[in-house]
Amino acid sequence: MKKTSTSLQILSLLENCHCHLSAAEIYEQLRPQLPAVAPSTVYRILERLVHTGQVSISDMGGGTEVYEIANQRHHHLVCERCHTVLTLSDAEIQPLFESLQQRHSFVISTNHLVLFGICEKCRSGS
Amino acid sequence: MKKTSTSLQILSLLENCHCHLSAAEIYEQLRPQLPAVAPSTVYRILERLVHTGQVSISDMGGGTEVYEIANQRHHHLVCERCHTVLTLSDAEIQPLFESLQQRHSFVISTNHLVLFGICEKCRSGS
DNA sequence: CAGCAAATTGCAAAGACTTGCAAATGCAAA
DNA sequence: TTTGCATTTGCAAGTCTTTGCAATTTGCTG
Ligand SMILES: [Zn+2]
Ligand SMILES: [Zn+2]
Ligand SMILES: [Zn+2]
Ligand SMILES: [Zn+2]
Repeated sequence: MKKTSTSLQILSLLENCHCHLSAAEIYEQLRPQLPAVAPSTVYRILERLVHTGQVSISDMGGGTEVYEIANQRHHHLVCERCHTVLTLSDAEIQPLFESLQQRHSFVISTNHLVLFGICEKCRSGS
Repeated sequence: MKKTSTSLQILSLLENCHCHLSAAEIYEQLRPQLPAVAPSTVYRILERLVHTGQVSISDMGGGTEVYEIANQRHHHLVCERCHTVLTLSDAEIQPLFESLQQRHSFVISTNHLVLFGICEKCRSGS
């Protein structure tokens, strides 16, 4: 993968933000510095970063995929009603992945699991 | 939810097929019987069936979401290289879900988990 | 510091859904 | 069966993302 200024800026944007951003949000945050960048370029760079494992892509229920820097494995529980996001340490998921990998001779690459459901507050409140 | 002939046919299509179909595939299989149906109607019916839990929606890596009748909980491992799909019984996943639910007071609704990775054949072969 | 092949980009067109709205339909009460 | 309302549908327009392709840029070689 070639290092172009656009891809470096996208990576640094994601590194500093440490949050889940959609392609459109990344595109918007990029415009001030790189006014001439095309949306398709942003989509393609993100696709490449995902493919090389530097960035995770996930559907967090927001209607569009979000991207996050992949330097610390973690996972989430997302409430379908209030959209609260709980973060799970990798330790909570890793044992299952290990056992699946051994049982099925399969190497799992999913690095940012998102599970949906209803949180405690929504269950009791409503 | 009203019972319209289109929604009944989509449901029966998914029940008989027992496989993962994209919205476009469903639309195509529907046309012979319902030539006048609009694509947007198919998308909206599928959205409703997913919302009521009768159908699962998942990204299986094929570039577009696929739908499946949700009458038997199960999950999958999908090879990112050869696109082989392994099926996991719910029993392999349920214990993790239980423990997450208790630990985080969260009721998980995800009913068709898809994990990506590399299968044994691709790992040894290539 | 050229010269090159391969990777990357911008643009415009295509593709894949989504949405607003008026008309049609399903359902149940009268 | 008839009536009336809420749900559902078709259509067309809109949004978001992908793709083909020629032009540009990058990393390497000499
Ligand atoms: Zn995350
Ligand atoms: Zn909630
Ligand atoms: Zn399945
Ligand atoms: Zn494989």
